[in-house]
Amino acid sequence: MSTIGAGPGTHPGANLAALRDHNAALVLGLLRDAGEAGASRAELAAGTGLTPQAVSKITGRLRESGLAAEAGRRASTGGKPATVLCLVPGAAHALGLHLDRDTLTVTLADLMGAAVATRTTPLAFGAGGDAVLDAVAREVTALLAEAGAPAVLGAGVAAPGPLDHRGGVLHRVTGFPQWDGFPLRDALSERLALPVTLDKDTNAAALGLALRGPRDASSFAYLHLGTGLGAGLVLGGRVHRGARTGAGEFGHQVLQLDGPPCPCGNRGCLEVLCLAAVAAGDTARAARLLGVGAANLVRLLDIDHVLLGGRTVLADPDAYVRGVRAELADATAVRVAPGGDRTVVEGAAELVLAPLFGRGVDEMTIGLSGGH
Amino acid sequence: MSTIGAGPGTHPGANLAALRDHNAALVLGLLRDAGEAGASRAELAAGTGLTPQAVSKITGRLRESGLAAEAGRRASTGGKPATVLCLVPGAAHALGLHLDRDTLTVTLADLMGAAVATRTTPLAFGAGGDAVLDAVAREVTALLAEAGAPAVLGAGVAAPGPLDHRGGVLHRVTGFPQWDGFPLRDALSERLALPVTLDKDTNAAALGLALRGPRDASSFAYLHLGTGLGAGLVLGGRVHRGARTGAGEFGHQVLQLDGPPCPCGNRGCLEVLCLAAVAAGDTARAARLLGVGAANLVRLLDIDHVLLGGRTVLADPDAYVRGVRAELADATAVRVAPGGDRTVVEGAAELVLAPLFGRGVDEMTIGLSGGH
DNA sequence: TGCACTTACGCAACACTGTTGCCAAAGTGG
DNA sequence: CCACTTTGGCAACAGTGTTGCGTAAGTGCA
Repeated sequence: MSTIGAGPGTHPGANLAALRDHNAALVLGLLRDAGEAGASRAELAAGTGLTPQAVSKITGRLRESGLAAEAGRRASTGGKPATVLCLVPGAAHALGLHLDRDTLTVTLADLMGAAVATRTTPLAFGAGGDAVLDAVAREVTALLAEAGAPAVLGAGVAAPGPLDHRGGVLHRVTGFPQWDGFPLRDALSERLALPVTLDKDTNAAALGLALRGPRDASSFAYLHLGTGLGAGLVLGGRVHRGARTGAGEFGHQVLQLDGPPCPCGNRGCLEVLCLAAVAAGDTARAARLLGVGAANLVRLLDIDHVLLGGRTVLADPDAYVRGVRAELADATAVRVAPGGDRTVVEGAAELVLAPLFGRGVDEMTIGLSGGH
Repeated sequence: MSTIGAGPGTHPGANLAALRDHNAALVLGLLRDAGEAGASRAELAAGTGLTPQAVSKITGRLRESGLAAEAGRRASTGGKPATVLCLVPGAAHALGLHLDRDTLTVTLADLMGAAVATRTTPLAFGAGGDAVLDAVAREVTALLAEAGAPAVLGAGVAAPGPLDHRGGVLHRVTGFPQWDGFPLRDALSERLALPVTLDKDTNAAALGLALRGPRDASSFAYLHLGTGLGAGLVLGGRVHRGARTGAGEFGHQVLQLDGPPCPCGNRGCLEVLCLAAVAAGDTARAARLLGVGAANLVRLLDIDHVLLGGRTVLADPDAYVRGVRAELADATAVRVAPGGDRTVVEGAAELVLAPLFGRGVDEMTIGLSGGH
């Protein structure tokens, strides 16, 4: 995110259209967070700080566009009962793609982020661009056919890093050097005839997890232990990607000066130490190492909670949660990330959905001093 | 910043007043960045993305309030010469206070952030609240008298952490447990009869350094090596404080599993290792250790550049810059933070000034999709 | 049953934002 | 002297959220 002021090409000035869209996204976000329970106009007004009248106008526009609808009424609290407004989940859909080293997962999510349909198939990531694009197109076509060909806003793609999420280009994926420089976003966009957003798998997962929680300024880290070790960071409610989408290189922090060499060129990286412990079957040690690294990160960033994911963790979740928790202060919650092996692909769909709710977008900021 | 949505008590909804203030702050920020060279209305329009007419209205309000003024004209480029607009630096002032363990520094900064007057005096931080408040009030009075009693917007206070910048309360400052829980912000605010903002010394320094640079989304870390070792983080153009102002605990990352014990309770913290090297006079090792820790941080957060400061660094800046640079990839710039021993106190004044320019505030965000 | 009260919400008029269309001012260049 | 370019202001405009007030639809109590 973010270009507070002007990153190249952005315009930080705000006009009435930007203001309207911002407030609309805000209301949509509150409706999404409210889920099936919905929210009344009065509640939305309290949540946004806008006047009830403004909310009425905004929800009117949303209802007209089909994104929201009235859904019954609340019990009265002594006056006219509140009219419940709900997001219409089926009003729009988004595709999420998870390109892993050996698997392709494709999901179709509705506006609430709920998976409507999902397909998984083996993937030879090393087979090169055309083969992978073919496989993706085939799976997407099949998935949309299954789901009855709904309208789709776009596709979010989660891929192994490093990559450039702004340019939509892959870099030197470990083990697959042939992908270096491949313009995956544009190639997929042309192939699918849809807008495509590309991001690192860990960032996509973090975004998805951020959207499951309340729309607040919370900070957390998603730690992914699989074939490698990476992190997705959500700081102050936003995914932190860094200038070159390089943030989250969690595995290559040096934990042991002059320790064993790592392919990255350094010595004593968390990743080599941790993967060695995993390979040796010493889960307790791997968990402890993960915990020490997590503690470094938590202290540096003042993070609220830590979510664990990835194949290795999912193989023995309790051991990892216990081990990590032991290294952290009590104030920091440690949990397994909800969603299991779907965490990443569901986050990928959120790459498309989140901007509708004003989340995870490159944004500018507006002060509040002049309010009310 | 940030509360994308609503941190407790904030209102993310944007009304016309918020929009006006945002754009005014934006223009003011561009004028500040332009410095004495100033900027024409057309340049401001290009920088904000607003129409020239909107800029004319906004600058009209700013001129009316005395914050900006016309200052001559540019050479013509083939048409009517542009009228140069400048910030009026003397239109408002802010106090910056740096409470260190043994020194009190007070500065008066103008709107450009330039120090108009500065006083430094020894301070017995352990003498307790009343004594420190007395000393601060005395120095501030003397400073304002020196400067001719200008109008002051408020005071920004930089203090050793940990502390709570939202509540304005100190926590257990290392070596001075008696300060734990002291409501420094409110006490000072009453004593000085001014609005007061409190923040950690490293955060204040980072904010000041962020404002020296362009208003972009750059990320950097300010590493402060003095009696302790801490960091101020600027991520995507904004100071990252964390939920409890606890971010920046850079010194207590574990660099050496099962290394020497640290007062914090862990073993092998960067701080004990580094301070031991400093105490032993081994600057090269201290610098290398600092570099390893910095590299961990840079990789984790994808940071553009690293600025070094603090007494120990300033005693032998070249050695530290060299040592840190050796541990980092070439893409990361390493420099000594400008400002020398004034870095922190000048940043403290920015705690008051930055919000005028829409920087460093707890903000909400507004999307840009509807623009132009 | 009737009435006061509370709560939810919309209509209409309003204040104020940035935008558009147009024009004047003030230079350059032939 | 005239055509052209660039800057920037005035006036009318579209559209935002706000305010004032009226209406709908419940509860609670005599």
